[in-house]
Amino acid sequence: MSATLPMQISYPEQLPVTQRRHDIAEAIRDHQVVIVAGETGSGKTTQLPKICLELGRGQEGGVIGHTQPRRIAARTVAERIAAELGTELGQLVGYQVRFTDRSSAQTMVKVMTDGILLAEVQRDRDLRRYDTIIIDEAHERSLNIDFILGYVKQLLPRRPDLKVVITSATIDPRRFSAHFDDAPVIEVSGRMYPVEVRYRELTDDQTQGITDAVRELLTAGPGDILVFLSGEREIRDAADALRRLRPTRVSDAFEVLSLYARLSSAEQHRVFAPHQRRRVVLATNVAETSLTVPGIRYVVDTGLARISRFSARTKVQRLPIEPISKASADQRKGRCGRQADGICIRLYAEEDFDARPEFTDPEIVRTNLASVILQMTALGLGDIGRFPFVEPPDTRSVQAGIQLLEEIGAITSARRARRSKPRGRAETRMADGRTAVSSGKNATPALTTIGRQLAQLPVDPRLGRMIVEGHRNGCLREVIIVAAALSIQDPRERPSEQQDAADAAHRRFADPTSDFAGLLNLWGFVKEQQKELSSSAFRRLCKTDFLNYLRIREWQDLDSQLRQVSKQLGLSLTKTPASAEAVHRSLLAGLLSHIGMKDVDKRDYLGARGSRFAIFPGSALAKKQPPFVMSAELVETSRLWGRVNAAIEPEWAESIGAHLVKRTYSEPHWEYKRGAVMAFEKVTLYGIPIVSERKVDYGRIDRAVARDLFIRHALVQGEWRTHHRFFHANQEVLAEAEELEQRARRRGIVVDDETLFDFYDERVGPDVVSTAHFDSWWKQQRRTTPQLLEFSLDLVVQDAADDLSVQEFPDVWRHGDAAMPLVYEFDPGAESDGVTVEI
DNA sequence: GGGGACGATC
Repeated sequence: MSATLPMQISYPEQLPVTQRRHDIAEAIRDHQVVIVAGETGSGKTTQLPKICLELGRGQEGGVIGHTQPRRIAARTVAERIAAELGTELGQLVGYQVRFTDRSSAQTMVKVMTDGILLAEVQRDRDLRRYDTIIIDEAHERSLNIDFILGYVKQLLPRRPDLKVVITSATIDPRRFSAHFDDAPVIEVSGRMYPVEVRYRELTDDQTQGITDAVRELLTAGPGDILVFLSGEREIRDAADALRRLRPTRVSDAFEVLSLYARLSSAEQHRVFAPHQRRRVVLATNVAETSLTVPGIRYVVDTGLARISRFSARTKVQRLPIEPISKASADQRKGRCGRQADGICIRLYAEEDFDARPEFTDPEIVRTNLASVILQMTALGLGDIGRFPFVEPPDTRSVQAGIQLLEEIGAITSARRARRSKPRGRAETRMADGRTAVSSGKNATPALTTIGRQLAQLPVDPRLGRMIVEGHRNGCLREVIIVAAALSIQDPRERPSEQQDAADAAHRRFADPTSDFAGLLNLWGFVKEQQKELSSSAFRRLCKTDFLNYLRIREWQDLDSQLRQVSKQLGLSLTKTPASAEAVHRSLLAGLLSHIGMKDVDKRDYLGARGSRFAIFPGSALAKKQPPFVMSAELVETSRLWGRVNAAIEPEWAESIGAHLVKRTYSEPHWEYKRGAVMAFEKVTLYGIPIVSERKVDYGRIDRAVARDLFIRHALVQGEWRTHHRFFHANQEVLAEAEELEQRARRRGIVVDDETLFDFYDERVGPDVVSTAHFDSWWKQQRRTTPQLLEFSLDLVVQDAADDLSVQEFPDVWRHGDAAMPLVYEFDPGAESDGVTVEI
């Protein structure tokens, strides 16, 4: 390391963490894991890396890694630490987030998103480049944080030299301490002013409650008000009501601002702009952790939020509005009182608050685990059930994740392997030629070649699957563009005041049968304009066309990243434009359980596992709904919506989902014209009939039944036009026997069909299921046994009829010289019954 | 006709 540590590291006197820095240093020196608990403003985020530096860490032995849950935070934290150490960013202190790496060989403190650290695990299993890892904001319990906490836990014995510092809000440091075998907890006080909590249980609707609370706070003194709501619609309703509120005093005048993540950047920025008039900011959960609204003295908390939940039963993501936890409510409360005393009005009863759960469920118990399981399997972490999670996910969600990975062909599970080879040990032939052997019920799933590729692609497994298939179908270029678009936030903006104008601007790119094709159109437009326009003119164009410039850039950055990784994986980019069908077939490889069949009566779609979904109104397919669709995203809110969709041919799903489809057959029957047994095939994928009545050759489906029907119809009943000698000879023998029945006026002389069936069944080859099969078999067979299939009269005439003979019933009645033919018929009741002389 | 919280990546 060529960088040198500044001789003296100083700590801002006013920060609470500064008072405890010797205790913290001592704890880190004496323990492998230390928990530091403290509220925002305690200074832990910026000062901990400095304490570690002073302990001599981050120097010869390795780097001090410092993770943040958000990219912006990673950058600003690095900037602050660099500034406090009096160095330039990118030298002693650096940071890395996706697409941006500002760290160097001199870097001693590397701030990064937790996603970057996880990505590094794939290449550096023991995280050897770090001698210290600080996991900041661990209380947020994101999927990444929980995975890191588990990973670090099992890493500690292998890396006794590694120091780990977990920082958390003061809410529950003991949980982390317990996870790390009673690691010491150091609590650092925050710098907070007291916040008075007032409970104002709703008596009317929510909007009324909000306006009442705002009115109450307007009289409490100067300062801005932050209102927490569950979503965009609620924000709009409240904004409308608040704008109608006419303050009685001039000093009570206020402006209303909205704040949520999907808001255009310009609208978001208004919140941070300096202002004169008092403000009411209506916000979603973005304002709880991600964004800090300055100057807030008052908070109004509806106590509700949309929480993402994954249903292991329906395998669908849901976004229900739920009461928030105590921890979350306190976090909201804490958003005032950072600069002075504050007041927080909760629009629910105190008893309601008391009855709420302490903490929000960590993401790992609420989310689709496919990606985590894929990463863990790629890392060879073994049984998911034995991984040291702070809070293990439910077995059913683990199963659901495994099932999804099986759907996209990323893994072959032990279960499946056993089923396909019922005898002997479970063994699966892998696509790359390896053989995966699994012995027991808890055996870990085995990664396929596709799975290993997906583990390297920095996108959701479904999207990665599309990319792999895009390579196979010669349309990698297009599929990467689509997959990149699906993994970022929609670059199209729809400001509340100009929704119609925005929709009109975006409609130019729409394709009536595919939202994915619409994305490709948009991509083409953007590329073309960038080529022709100056960079500033392009930015202006983005504004007028309701496109978010930064998200367009992110889309393009991700496109290049995916191209690069694909290249490393040996996936080749196409130069020539691909057909729309190739692109959509590739997308479908990732969306097999997201297909739907139109229900004409109900105006919605029958989806996988009996679910029903509707096309989201913003989709180009909302108006004219095709018979079959696939949807990139299925999320249940007011109902289950398919957000980004395209029409598909159901047959595509049959070939791509060959490992998943179920086939049933009905009405096997003999077809005289074809000389074969046919049946109707029904093909379903997750219960969706993708083929309803396809006529198929049943001989290939069920040989025994088809052979049976062939013998009965073609040979026994004679429903066959053929020149085979035995066939005609047998017909004659039968005719003779039947004639005998007529003349003797007795039934039951001719043996029944079962006897004839048995005769053929014993002789005809086992593979003969149609006339064609018969012909080729008989061609060989008759050489050795030409009489094999010939009836004798003995065979076709019952034993009881032995004493009868056709001779006893003459054909002609002679009367003098005249010979008149006799016709026998045994049909009591009919006019022609008996013997008829034809004169 | 209808409309969805927030983050992150090899």
